[in-house]
Amino acid sequence: MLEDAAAELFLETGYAATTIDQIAQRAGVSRNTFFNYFAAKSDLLWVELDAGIDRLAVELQNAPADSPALAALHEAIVRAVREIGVDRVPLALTQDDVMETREETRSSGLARLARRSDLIADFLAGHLGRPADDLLVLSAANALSGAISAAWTVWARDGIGRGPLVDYMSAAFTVVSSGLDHSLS
Amino acid sequence: MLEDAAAELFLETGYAATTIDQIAQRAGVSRNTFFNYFAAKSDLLWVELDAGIDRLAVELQNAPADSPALAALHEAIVRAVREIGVDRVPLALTQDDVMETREETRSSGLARLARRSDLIADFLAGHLGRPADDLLVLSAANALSGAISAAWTVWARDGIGRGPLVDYMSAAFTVVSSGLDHSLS
DNA sequence: GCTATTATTGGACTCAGTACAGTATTACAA
DNA sequence: TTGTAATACTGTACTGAGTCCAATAATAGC
Repeated sequence: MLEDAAAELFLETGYAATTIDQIAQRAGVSRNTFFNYFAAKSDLLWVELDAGIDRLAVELQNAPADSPALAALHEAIVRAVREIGVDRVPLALTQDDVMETREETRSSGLARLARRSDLIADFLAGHLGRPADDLLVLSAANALSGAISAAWTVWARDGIGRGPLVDYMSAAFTVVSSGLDHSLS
Repeated sequence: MLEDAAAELFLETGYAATTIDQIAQRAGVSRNTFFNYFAAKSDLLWVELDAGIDRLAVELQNAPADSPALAALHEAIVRAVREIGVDRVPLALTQDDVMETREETRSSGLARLARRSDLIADFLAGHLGRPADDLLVLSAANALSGAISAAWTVWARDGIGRGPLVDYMSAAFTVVSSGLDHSLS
């Protein structure tokens, strides 16, 4: 399995020092097969996060159209991460001290934030009857997406004793969304 | 000048299709000289944004320690972008249709967001007497940083008729910060 | 003029990511 | 079983970003 091989190597020798050749070799496949499954080396760091965003996209599609936008969004987020257990921590967040390369891993993680912001912006725009590139909509979407990032980060850093991700997520979401209510209506 | 050469080439043939060799050649320097001034090709897209963040760092250092955290932060942001004119639009934001490559340029832009979030988180943590990796502090910092990003984005997209950046910035900041007041005190 | 520092350059290298053609494997039909 | 189509995998070759290091040019200070 490519992900397992990569995780081992990243922890052994660090992210930057691990080549795709090494990952493929340890997984017993060719280098090209690696690229059949992952478009970039950094994708390996964010498998769990990407899955969470995929899940969010689905939940947003199924969200009721009549309930208030922020409440529906909160609900969708909770559904999306509810079942993410303690073992599903993104590698890059727990092990970044071991595998060094702060900058590279971080910016690849931020790329995910863009996708999530887009999802939220579209959702809010649809529910509020505003254009998706409206300053208010975009500010709110980016802010909420940032709060979600914070939840992931703190959750991961809290180590073994941490509670379920969904609790962090709800807390972070509420902090930011409570004030948004007035501006968005 | 490297930046000018790059801007020309990006607009002529697109970002991805432009090589560092071409940029250096047009600027009349060697390829290695390029790397003396810019650590990465993508840095060329964000010169203005990076300058704004540098400016913000300075303003946060000089901010009064006694005034309320969010008010002081707002003030620092306003000071940091007050003099940014209509000609200082980041290339990546105005010309992304011309130079294609949405993903690559976007993720390099997001990398800046991380630096700005760190600045804001440190500032808030200091002013609130909380740890910098606190969920509340991090959520607020990420949210505010996201709002600032939204302001840059909409400002850039608004084209020729746009007003000063600082207006966008204040509006975006207020949307997000107004609700944060209660949570952070 | 001499010297120390800094700017620039050349050359060689690693490795991520892409392109494409060729081969194995599987699934499914007759 | 055989044939066939789709899919998974592999080999090879290439581009270009970014790094390293040693050498040379330019410049500032004396």
